[in-house]
Parts: sequence; structure tokens; C-alpha cells
Amino acid sequence: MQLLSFKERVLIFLAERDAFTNSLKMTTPMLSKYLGTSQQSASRLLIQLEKEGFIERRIVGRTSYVKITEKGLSQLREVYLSLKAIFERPVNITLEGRVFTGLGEGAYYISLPGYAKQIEEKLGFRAYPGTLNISLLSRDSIENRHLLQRLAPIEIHGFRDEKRTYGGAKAIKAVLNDTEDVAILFVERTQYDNSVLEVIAEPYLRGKLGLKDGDKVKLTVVIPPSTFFENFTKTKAPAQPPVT
Amino acid sequence: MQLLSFKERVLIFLAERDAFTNSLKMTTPMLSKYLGTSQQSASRLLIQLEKEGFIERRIVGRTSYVKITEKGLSQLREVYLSLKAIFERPVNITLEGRVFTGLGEGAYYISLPGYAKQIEEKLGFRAYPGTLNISLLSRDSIENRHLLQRLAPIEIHGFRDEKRTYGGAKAIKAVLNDTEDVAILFVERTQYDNSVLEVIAEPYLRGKLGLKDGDKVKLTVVIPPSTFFENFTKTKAPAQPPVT
DNA sequence: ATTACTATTTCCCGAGTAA
DNA sequence: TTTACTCGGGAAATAGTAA
Repeated sequence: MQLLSFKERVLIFLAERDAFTNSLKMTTPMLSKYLGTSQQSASRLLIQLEKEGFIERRIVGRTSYVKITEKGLSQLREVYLSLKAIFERPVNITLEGRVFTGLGEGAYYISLPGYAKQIEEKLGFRAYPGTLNISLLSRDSIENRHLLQRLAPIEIHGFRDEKRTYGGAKAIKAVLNDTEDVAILFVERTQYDNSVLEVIAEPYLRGKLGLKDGDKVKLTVVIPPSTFFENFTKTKAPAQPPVT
Repeated sequence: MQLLSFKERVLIFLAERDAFTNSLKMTTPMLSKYLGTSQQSASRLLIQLEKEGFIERRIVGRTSYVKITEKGLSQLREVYLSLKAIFERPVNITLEGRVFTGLGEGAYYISLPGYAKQIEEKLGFRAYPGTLNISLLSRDSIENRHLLQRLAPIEIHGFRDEKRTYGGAKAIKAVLNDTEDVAILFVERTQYDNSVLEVIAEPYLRGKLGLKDGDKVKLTVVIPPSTFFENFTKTKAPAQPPVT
């Protein structure tokens, strides 16, 4: 049930209270209450941590004081550094799929000034009129597609003319086959299901890369750690009381 | 012996390998080898982690793939954030002691141009000619004195004239009784033992604060987290093989 | 109050093994 | 090859209690 070990929780408890420079007054009953364990276990824990050199205890009169040692703090910091390496590193998201020929609508939409102008402004390139359709292969790729749709930061707004309305889309920059700068387009009203990706770029990708239907391609997206983890790891909502 | 729990180690193992966006191929024998435990325990671990919703497993053919769930990553991130709060926060070091009258040498030394000039340059104030001597009270304060001596960033160099040599010192800025900007001086060749602090400041502190011998005073030093933890937590040296 | 011993129970680990 | 079951032994947690 509990992810952290008792030892870790004690060291974190102490470190949070600056107990590496200021000895902390502490009793085994209060520690046991904090940890949700028995007084006996709290006692044993402190004895063990002391034996392992992670903490120091000193009894003054009838109150005892606890302090983390350099060794204890180092251990905790090593855990911190390994977690930091995980959570402060850009996240690489990879999608794999095969090229296929769609309905050819992409070309029409992208050449509409209502879209073309936004694409040029927000993505920084004049898109070749046409989308490269990719049918995703693995479950991971499909799940990552959902993730990217959530994270896509570029909004392409819908608009309307005399005849009809044109839906909006979201986009995110990516790299195709480790070389080509492209953007993945998440179209609001699409005729494709979510195992399909639509990619746009400045050059005619099929031509430039010699891609044919069925060819395997790889898309890579790099997300800054802050963006990724703040979106992906939602702190659990406080328990909702059932409606009566 | 081991600070982290098995569950934590598995989640870190997976997170380090990007197994939140890319399912990781993994067998129980290889996990057990990595953890230093049995194959049976590795199997049980994965079953439990899955039951708790921290990981997802999928068997494709005869190979199984493991992925951290959002919940699992959130849990790990919560641990990270609580450690980050510890290791990315300025460290307050407090020393308590009582004022006492020393040998009066401080006044002489501080007024020597060889010292006075350096103090003004490096500390940014003209020191009142005299030191406030503080006899430290608690064991923590004495230990913190050693710590500060190690961390003191300002070097006051020794020098010599025709008659004799004058030793060097280190200094660090501090706050006395929450109000006065002062500096603690760690003199190389001092006649005091290490339960004594010498403090200098621009004003005549005894006068300004109405301090008499025996009065309790508090010194506070704020250390940036990087400085503190990089000095205080030395990564343990690799085990040295015994000489044969 | 405390802390920490001993006894009992509970839980975890790994050997053996089936699928 | 895998994974994961049962089961026996041992470690860890709690209860009871002394100091």
C-alpha cells in the first residue's frame, strides 16, 4: 500500500524539519502516530537507523533529540538526484506507423487561406498542400497519440465562410524519421479514428523521403519536463463524497 | 540496509527507461537479478504493483511488456516533490550563545590596515574595531560552527610586516538576533577553542543592542541549497579493496 | 511520561514446481 | 524458456510489560 519504506519516511520527516542542523525533539509515540505504526516499531526503527549511521540520538534529561547524519542526508540526496534525473529531463515521445493514402481532403483544406495563414504564422512554415497519413502500429503509439493531443500547444482556429463552417485543430511540432521537421495535426472533426495521424510539413514528404504506402515511419516529439509531468501526473483529487 | 522499498525501485527503474510512454520488455528473472531478489519475489512485486494500479502489463506472444501508469508516475513525482522541497530550499543555520568579554585583542587586529582593508572590500562595511565574543551553548551550535567554518566563503588573507606575521581568517555573513547584519570570523590562529564565535559588524553591537556579558544571542546564517548540500553530503567513496 | 525488552502473530521471502 | 502457484521458514510488526 505504502510506496516509501519506513526508513525513508523517517529521514524525510527529519529533513523536512531541518534536523540536519537542529536536533529535533522526538518521542517514539509521536513518531509511531505519524508513521501509522506501533510505538514498538518506531522504537526499533530509530535503533536501526542509528545502528546504520543514518541518524544520531542524544538524551538530555528525559527528552531525546534526533538528528540526521551526513550519511543519512547523503542517502536521501542520492534518491533525490535519481528522481531529479527522471523528472527534469525532456520527455521523448515516439510514435510508429505506416504511411497510407487517405481521402485526399488534406490538400484541399490546407490550401484554404483560413487555415494556410494560421499554419504559416503559428508553425513557421508554408505547409505543402497535403497531409501525410500515418496508421499507428502499436498500442503505445496510439496511447501516445492521445497524450500528444492533450499536450499539443498550437491552436488552429475554425472559421466560416458563406457556404459552411470549418472546424478547428491542434498541432504540435515533431521530427519525422529523425530528420524532417514536421507538425502533427489533431483535427477536431476528422473522418479518421484515433489510430491515425495526420502530418504536415514544408516539403512534399513522400517525394523528399521516397515514401510509399506501407512504409514504416517514426515520429519523435520532445516535451519539456515541466509541461509533460504537470499535465501527465495529476495530483489525485480529494475523495468525492457520494451523492445521497 | 536498503533505504528504498522494492516497489519504489521498480518504479524508478521503469521511469528511468521512459516506461511511461514506451512499454518496456521485461522478464521476472531479469528484474529479480536487478533487484537482487528471487524470481518469485519479482513476480509477486509486479502482480502487486499492477493490482495497486501503479503499472500495467501486457503479454504479446511470449514476451511481456510493462508500463508505468499515470498513477504510478504521480506517486513517484510526489516523492520527488517532497525531496525537492528539502534539497532546493535555502538552509537556515542557527547558533545560540552568550556574550562574553574576551582578551580585547580583536580591536587591535581589526584596526590594522592589513585586515581592515580586506574586511571593507570583501564584506562591504567598515568594521567597528572590536569583536563580539559569543560562547556557544548547545552541542548543535558547536557542530554548526564547524559546518560554517567549512562553508565560509570569504577569505581574509594573512600578511606580514617588519615585526611579525599575521594569520588569515575566513568569514561568513550572518544576522544577529534577527536584525543586525554581521559577519562571523573564523580566525586561523585563535586563542579560543571551537565553542567560541567572534562576530564583527559595522556598529558597536554591545552599544546598539544593549548587550552585556551573559546575554543570550542568536546568529542566523542562510546558505543556498546548492552550496550546502554539495558540501555537506559527500558521495561515499567507492569501496576500497583491502591491501593484501 | 517515556524507551525498549520478550513473546506472539503476521507477513514476507524463496524453494519447489506446475503450466 | 517464461510466470506464478503453494508452502515452510524466517523476518518483521505488534502486544504485553518492565524499567
